[in-house]
Amino acid sequence: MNSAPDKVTPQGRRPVRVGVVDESELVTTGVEGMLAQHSGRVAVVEPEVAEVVLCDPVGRSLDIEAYLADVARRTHGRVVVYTWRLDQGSVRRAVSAGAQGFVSKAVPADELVRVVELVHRGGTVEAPAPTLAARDSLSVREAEVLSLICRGRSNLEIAAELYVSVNSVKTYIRQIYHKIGVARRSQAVAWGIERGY
Amino acid sequence: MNSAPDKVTPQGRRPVRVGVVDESELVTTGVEGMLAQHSGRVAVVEPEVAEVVLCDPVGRSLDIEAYLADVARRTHGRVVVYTWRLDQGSVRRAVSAGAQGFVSKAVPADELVRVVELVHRGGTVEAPAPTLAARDSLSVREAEVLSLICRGRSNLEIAAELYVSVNSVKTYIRQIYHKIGVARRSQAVAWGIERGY
DNA sequence: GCACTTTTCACCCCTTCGGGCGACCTCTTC
DNA sequence: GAAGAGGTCGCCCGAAGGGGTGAAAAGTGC
Repeated sequence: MNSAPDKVTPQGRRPVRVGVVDESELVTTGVEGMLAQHSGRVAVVEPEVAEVVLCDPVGRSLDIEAYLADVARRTHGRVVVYTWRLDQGSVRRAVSAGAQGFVSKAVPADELVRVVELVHRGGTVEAPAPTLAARDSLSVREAEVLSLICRGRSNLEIAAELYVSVNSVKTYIRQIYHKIGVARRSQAVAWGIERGY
Repeated sequence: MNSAPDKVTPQGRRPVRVGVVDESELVTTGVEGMLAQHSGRVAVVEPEVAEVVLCDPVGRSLDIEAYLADVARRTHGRVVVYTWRLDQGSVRRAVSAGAQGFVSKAVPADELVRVVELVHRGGTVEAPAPTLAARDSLSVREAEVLSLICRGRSNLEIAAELYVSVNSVKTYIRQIYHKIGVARRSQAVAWGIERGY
């Protein structure tokens, strides 16, 4: 990767060293290209010596917690979850598992740099409130229930998790099916996963 | 994007002009960086003047067929599906909808260039035939049933589609659940989609 | 005030699903 | 021939899911 000596910024600050862990060539190359536009503020280095580490724990054979623990073992930087998935549950798990920040792979370069610098300074970044519900014309509650359905929960489990009656859950499910145009749970799961729930 | 004049290769061939459609800055930057390593063979240009167009129809608000029709309207190049998803069904739909090739976003740069050149020359690239059943220790029939479950079919629908009794379908489902370690359909759908069924 | 949305809940009823048990057949391998 | 794998099927039964109807409370906008 980039092994050029660090430039000192006008304020006498060294660029933040950023590492990308376990990513495809497409993503690694993309991050390098994006951060190159801000080479005075950030520099891409090997993950082992990075101050901020970007990784995507979603969709791996290890579960989120185990993967992040593994990353922490291999690196020393502050961990930022850099993922496509906008699923609130996965993000929450990742942050609970020690990640200091979240940033979507869909953001432009300057937002990525902003998050990196913030995390490097010791701040934490929560995921922006997802707009899945608004995007799909579901209420917040409906989106929440759909997310749980996509994770394989039964109605009773969902009711327990949300502290409501199973009758309420059934009501939400009826509403969800009607809004997204499906007839049964398996269709709802397929639909929901396709759309990031 | 890259608007430098085309270089003529030693064989007198102009690089293939490649366009990226509707992608995030991360992917666009990544592709540019990857293809820059092969600048004598390919060049990234605006999609409207590209000879080969990379696009990802998966997970958009438009369905695969409608999205690809839209891309065809906006561009003139041969269409290559460039996606993370290895789902055989989605790929088949995309190819049926007119895409001339498929390539995973996970591949390295030289494979991407190879596919681009092949499609440019008039060839077509199918996704590699997955051996899902063998990979997951399912029988052929079990994998078939799981695939139908992941597409939201009810047991009765699956029975009709495979010309067997619903009792047979239930038997397969019992076996599938036991083998993949799930307790209910929604978990099986999530599991199956995650693994390309 | 009225209409609409969202959240919550009860209840009725029916369908679908899923665990279990048993059975039979074909093919392959030892 | 025996054992195992895979395919097929029936049946029992309870659990889970899903359509429908109705109700109430809170908040918002006209």
